[in-house]
Amino acid sequence: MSIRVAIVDDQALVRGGFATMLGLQDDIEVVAEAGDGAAAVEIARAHRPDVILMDIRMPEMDGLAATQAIVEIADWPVKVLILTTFDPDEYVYNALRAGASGFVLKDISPEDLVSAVRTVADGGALLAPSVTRRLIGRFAAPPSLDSLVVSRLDRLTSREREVLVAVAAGSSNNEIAEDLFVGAATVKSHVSSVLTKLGLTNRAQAVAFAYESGLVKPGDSDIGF
Amino acid sequence: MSIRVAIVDDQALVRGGFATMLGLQDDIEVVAEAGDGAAAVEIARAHRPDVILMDIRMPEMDGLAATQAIVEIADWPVKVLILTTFDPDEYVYNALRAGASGFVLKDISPEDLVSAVRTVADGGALLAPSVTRRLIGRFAAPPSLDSLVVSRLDRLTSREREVLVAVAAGSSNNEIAEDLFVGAATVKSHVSSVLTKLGLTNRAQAVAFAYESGLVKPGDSDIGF
DNA sequence: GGAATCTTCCCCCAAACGGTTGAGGCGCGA
DNA sequence: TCGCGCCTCAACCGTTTGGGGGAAGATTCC
Repeated sequence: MSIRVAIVDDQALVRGGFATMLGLQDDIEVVAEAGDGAAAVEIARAHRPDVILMDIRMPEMDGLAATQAIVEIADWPVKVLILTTFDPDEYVYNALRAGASGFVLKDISPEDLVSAVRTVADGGALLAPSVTRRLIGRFAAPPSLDSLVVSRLDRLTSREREVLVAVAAGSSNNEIAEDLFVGAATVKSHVSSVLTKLGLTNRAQAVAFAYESGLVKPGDSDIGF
Repeated sequence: MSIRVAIVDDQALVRGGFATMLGLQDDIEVVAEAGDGAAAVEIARAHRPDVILMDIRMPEMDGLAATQAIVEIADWPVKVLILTTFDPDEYVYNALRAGASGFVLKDISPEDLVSAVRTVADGGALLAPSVTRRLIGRFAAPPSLDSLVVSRLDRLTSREREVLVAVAAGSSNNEIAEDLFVGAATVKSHVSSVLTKLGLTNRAQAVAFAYESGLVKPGDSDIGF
């Protein structure tokens, strides 16, 4: 079962080059091509390819919008591999948010491109090294705004940190008391300690501190909202 | 100028395999090996390699701690490439936070490993496809828990959103009143509206909501903490 | 055997918060 | 022109919070 690929790029020459290159592989079959985003959505719907090589800069509808549209309408496991010349941050982040499985630059070697297609078809994701680097940077940065914050978190006892996460979840003192199986007075004294030790004045600041410090992160909230 | 590589793994056989494999490359030179984390820090200091292949599971000091230690003491541009058999989330995230430039699995092909070494030596970063996928997932998720949340934010008037960010910064009603040049009663009524419209019960939840929804993000806090 | 720390709880009290109702002014679209 | 929603306030009231003490039991460390 070969990998069925669609190629989307506004330059016919580029499409042809990729198509030829990929077509030489035994396990890859180029089933469709499109020259703009709107056409991309059409051929995606019509041919249901496994992988779509998508340029970003295109007339009509750009690659990001097309990616989002395709991912939304897709009722089959399609993977979009963004293939572009530039890699500014906005492109990358928007592409990943739109649902792309990969982001590689056009200066990639033919072998690597083929391997990238196989990787995303296989359910993996793949980014250009420079992109990966920045993504890691963004990911690794938040959790600690440099020991300035973390050192203050360290001053808290484990119980106090526990209370702080509960506070950060928006619980009242009474709710926290029930959750932790202690009296309300206990929670009050813990909260007081937390505020004092962290140099804060109210629990709203405590919530903000919990997020800013990385003690709790957006997404791992217990509250559903 | 060849790439100077150090290999850290507690199994001598594995070290030998990698060393031989990498040594065959014209542009790669294996300059040191270590069998545990503590030794890794030593050889890093002594040999100042460009790239360190680092296993995670090791006696004495694990690869994550060693990575962190090396990155901290390093006064030369060293890149740590984590090379492990497993890829649970904790490993990955801790590794990236510790300062690793890459995270690949031991089932990687020899050619890909060599290419990975070259990539990180060149300043890029590289992750195993499965790892990249999860990282993208975590990255793409936060910005908006998809319309469920954003739609509720839309219900707020612009003034109410303005008040909400102030609340999220930990300001009291009086402080917000001063900042926005309105009366305290006005702020109260705005806060009330916000809580009602968002279905929240107290301002701590409002702060959490602001972060969870992406209205405010860790880092763009006005408060220095 | 202390000393220190953490956890658990109590009291009191002033301040802040959250909810409600109501009201005046303003702009915008029907 | 007449609503309608938004922003602006006000007063009232009950609840929650935050800060000030203090104290008992458990643990760890010296």
